[in-house]
Amino acid sequence: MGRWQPEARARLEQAALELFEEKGFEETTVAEIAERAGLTKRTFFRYFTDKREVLFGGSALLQESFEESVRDAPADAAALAAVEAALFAVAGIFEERRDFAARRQRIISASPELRERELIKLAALGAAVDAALRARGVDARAATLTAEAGMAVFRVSFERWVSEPGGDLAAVLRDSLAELRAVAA
Amino acid sequence: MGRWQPEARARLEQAALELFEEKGFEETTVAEIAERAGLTKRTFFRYFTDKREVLFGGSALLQESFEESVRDAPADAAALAAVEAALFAVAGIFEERRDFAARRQRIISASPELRERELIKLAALGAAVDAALRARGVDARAATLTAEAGMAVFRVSFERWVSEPGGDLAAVLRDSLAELRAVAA
DNA sequence: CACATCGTTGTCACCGAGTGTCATCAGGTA
DNA sequence: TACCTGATGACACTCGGTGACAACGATGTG
Repeated sequence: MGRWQPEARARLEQAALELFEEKGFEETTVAEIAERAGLTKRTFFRYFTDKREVLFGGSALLQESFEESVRDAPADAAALAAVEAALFAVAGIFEERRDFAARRQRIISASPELRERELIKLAALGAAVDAALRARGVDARAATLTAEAGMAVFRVSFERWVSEPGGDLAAVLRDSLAELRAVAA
Repeated sequence: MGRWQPEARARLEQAALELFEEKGFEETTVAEIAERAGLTKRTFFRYFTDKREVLFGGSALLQESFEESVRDAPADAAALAAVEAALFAVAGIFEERRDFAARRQRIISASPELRERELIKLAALGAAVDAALRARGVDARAATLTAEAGMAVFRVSFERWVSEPGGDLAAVLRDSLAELRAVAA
């Protein structure tokens, strides 16, 4: 594709991550990000719909992974079991990039604006899981609630995982799932 | 307080609601809202931190109501039961303003930007419930998960309630709570 | 090699959200 | 009357985001 300077997109993401860590999200200007990447503000907005989106490039992949896992769960698995399988599958992806995930999460947590974007991505994820469950034949209301509960477990577990040095995401997930079952009993 | 024209804030909220319904949120300019209210753009931003916030004036009250209900639930009630009580208490507030709630929700649903703001308000609500549960002596992890699950029930129920003409919010809540318990069993 | 083509980037002008600063003006008070 | 106070207006400015068009580099074709 791009013959000029390859990886323009990656360079922008890298520059943004650095600047957000150095001076914070709100204090960083799109023009600054572009300059550090050797590009212009206009080009930045050709790759990303807005300033926040530069941190959320991976969420499409995450969603696909969730959908695939729910779809391919054993046919006789209950709704929550299918979501559980997806959570563990996705955990692997994060374990491999723990350092990046933690850096990114620190930046997001520090900015209300970025937290808003994160929440809507998670909501989209929940909607996708909801749809995937219905495709498995799960009743509509049960699907929505299972998806929402699954996302709650994901949020809670992810937060604990990034804040606990050396923790195991899969273990935290198991823990939270057990907690959910206990709480709803 | 305001001696000039009373209710400046209320007039701005009213004007915004009308304009958002007439031409949509993104297509409405803050200057237009202010003009319809007989004020200036600058004054708008003295009452609201940003354009979206004009629709979320009630969320502080909602949060207080949640906190109070959780706090005052019977001492021997389980965590989820306390949240349940809060949900029913809050349902009353909405039932009284069903028309306004539905109008407002239509506007929010039509705009991704507003949905982001709504999600972060709900997240704040969840955090408040979490804290209120801990204050009751609920274990930290159980508190977080119970609060998150409670918010999920609230979201799902509220959405069903505004879309079903003539439905009873309390009944929908009862339904969703039962569904949650079934799903986690 | 000359030339047309195509996709990426830069330039420029523009709009609207949001903010800082200072002037203004009504009302209450001494 | 003179003074203070709080709400509003006026103005200039920054920055996120977009539309339109020009420039340029790589490629393909004669």
